[in-house]
Amino acid sequence: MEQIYTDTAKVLKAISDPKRLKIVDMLSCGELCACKILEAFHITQPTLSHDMRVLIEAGVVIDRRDGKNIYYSLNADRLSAFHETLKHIFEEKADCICHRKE
Amino acid sequence: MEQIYTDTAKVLKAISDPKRLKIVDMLSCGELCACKILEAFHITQPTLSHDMRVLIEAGVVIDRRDGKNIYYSLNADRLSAFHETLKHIFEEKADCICHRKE
DNA sequence: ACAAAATATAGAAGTCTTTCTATTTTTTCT
DNA sequence: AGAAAAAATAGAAAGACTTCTATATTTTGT
Repeated sequence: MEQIYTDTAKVLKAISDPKRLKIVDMLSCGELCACKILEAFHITQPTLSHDMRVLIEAGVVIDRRDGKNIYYSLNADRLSAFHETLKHIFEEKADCICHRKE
Repeated sequence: MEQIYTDTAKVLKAISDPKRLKIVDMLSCGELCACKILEAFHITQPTLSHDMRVLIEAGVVIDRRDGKNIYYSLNADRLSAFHETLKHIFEEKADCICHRKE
């Protein structure tokens, strides 16, 4: 499968969980530490840790340690590139995949 | 969980498979019948049928029968609304969820 | 160095997803 | 009506995902 689909699908999958999508929304105004995010959900700490890892591995979120706390923030460049890619996939275009013969 | 997250996540999940994302791309220029889409992948007919159902149930794709064939096309309005919602989630905003107290 | 706080890792159980084979349904053409 | 073509449904097996409990790691303050 073409890399654009596998790469984009990986980001889509990461944010396709309602909880993780809400976390992205929470981070859209700025960074938050894990303990603050945890307060907003009825999940255990290891579950959140796993969810944050999924977001980080998809390139959606960046983490940084400050003492005992880990602060998470959106990877704005990556997210905006992803949003553009999605737009391109949704829209009709001159170099559309459906015009190609394989 | 707030409905905007569950609804949006449902669309995200539907297109979070590389194969289904490619199908969306193929449909972005216009409708295609199942048999044409099937040619582009190494999957069986029932597998494609299942994938198209997932896309239809998420509201991403519309189907129409013409004789023996089913033609699929993008639900452009839904997709564009979804794209806007995603933009809103990604962007900083005045009514950000992180400003609220629960 | 030790205790406490915050987070990560390991491992397991249950659920959901993917994709197959076999079969059925829908429609057309003879 | 019967055969053929296209698509849908049923059911099953394998794999991936979610989320828990228990435990380990990292860092700070005493």
